[in-house]
Amino acid sequence: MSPRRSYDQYCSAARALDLVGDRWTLLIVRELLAGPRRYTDLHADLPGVSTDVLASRLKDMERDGLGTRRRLPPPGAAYVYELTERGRELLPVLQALGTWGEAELGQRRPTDAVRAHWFALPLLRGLGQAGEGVAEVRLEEGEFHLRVGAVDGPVYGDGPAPGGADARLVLDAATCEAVARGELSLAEAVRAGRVTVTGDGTLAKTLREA
Amino acid sequence: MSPRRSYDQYCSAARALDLVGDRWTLLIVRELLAGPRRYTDLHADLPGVSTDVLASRLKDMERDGLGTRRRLPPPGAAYVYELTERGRELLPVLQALGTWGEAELGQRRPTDAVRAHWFALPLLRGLGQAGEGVAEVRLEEGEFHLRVGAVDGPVYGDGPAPGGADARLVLDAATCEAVARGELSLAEAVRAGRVTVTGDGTLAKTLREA
DNA sequence: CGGCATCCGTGACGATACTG
DNA sequence: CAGTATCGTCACGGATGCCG
Repeated sequence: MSPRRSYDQYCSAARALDLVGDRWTLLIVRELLAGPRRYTDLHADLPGVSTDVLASRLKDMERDGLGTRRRLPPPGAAYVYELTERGRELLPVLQALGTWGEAELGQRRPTDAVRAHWFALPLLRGLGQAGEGVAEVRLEEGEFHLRVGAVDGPVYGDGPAPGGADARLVLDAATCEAVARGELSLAEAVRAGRVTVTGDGTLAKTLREA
Repeated sequence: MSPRRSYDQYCSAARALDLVGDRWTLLIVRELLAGPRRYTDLHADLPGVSTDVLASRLKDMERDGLGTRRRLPPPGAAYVYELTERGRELLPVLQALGTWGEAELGQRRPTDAVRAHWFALPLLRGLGQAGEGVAEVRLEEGEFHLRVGAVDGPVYGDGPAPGGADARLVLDAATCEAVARGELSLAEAVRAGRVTVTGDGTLAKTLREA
């Protein structure tokens, strides 16, 4: 466990950094925004993190009220980690960081890891303009779903949406990366025919009209 | 200098953390949002940072395009550090962190350092609702000014506003801390008579009416 | 005196190995 | 599968010294 290294400043930003300023913590939050994940899956989607640091961060997050550890009911009785409501409230922080970081993204470097759901946050921003609902996204790297405007529960998740989707988006890697870099808005990409939008929910309609 | 420890992930949030995720970096940005500062002043307002880490971070920030180093014209020819436009664009990140961290602020701990201008960001959020302009704030700990809605240049600074102010706010420590904790909105504090608002600018009028 | 560079002790981090 | 144990390395914090 950590000896609680604090900045000791009466400033809310410094207090926030006391809790989420350690290396890897905010990236673990990004992963857990996708819903409950097992330790091994977290470790696989955070290349470079060592096992002890990951375990330590997860304990810190539990102690600080950002996450919980829960045992799945058998069969497949494994531990899963998930965010608390307080942890999910970090979404705006990750959105702000992600928006600022778009300008730094540039072309994909040979050393860069990629996961399909890392495109969830950028796409979520674009979809937030179009309304609320559940969207399924299919990329070449994989498929995930977005719960646009979700007030409780995970904001996105791997695979198709459990309860069906209001809209379904198909786009290629180049388009996806351009949106993630902020070079292209989602609306522009739809207009240019680089995103195929299907479905008859309000979300799908608004997106096609925009 | 730093060996550029990167997460190596094709994700804009991870890229942002590559640049501003190191310890102290975002707090240095918070300080520099107040405008040009000398090394010694930075060191004084960031208790706990060691001299070499501060110097190293400032170099990193210059290399990464977040800040610049400039020599003041004589007399008093000293170096000052200031943010670039790119660095100032980190304001939303600090706002998001600060907003989330309000809930963690609680009562002031004996070990906590305080500076008057650390209340600038919370007050800036409240004033942003009221409009745009320049506000002077007088606290017991000191005085500073806020450039609400500023598109270029520092968003706040120590001391009175150089070019005069549209509004002038006087409030006590308890009120100020309650606003910083998010327990009390600035509008509520004004309504409760806990903030004295003077001045005849639009900002002052809107604030008194709210 | 302001602005660092250097040295040093401690702790955080990253990689690998190992265990219930 | 889900971590714990071990270890080398590096980053951090504190103190001191140098140099304009």
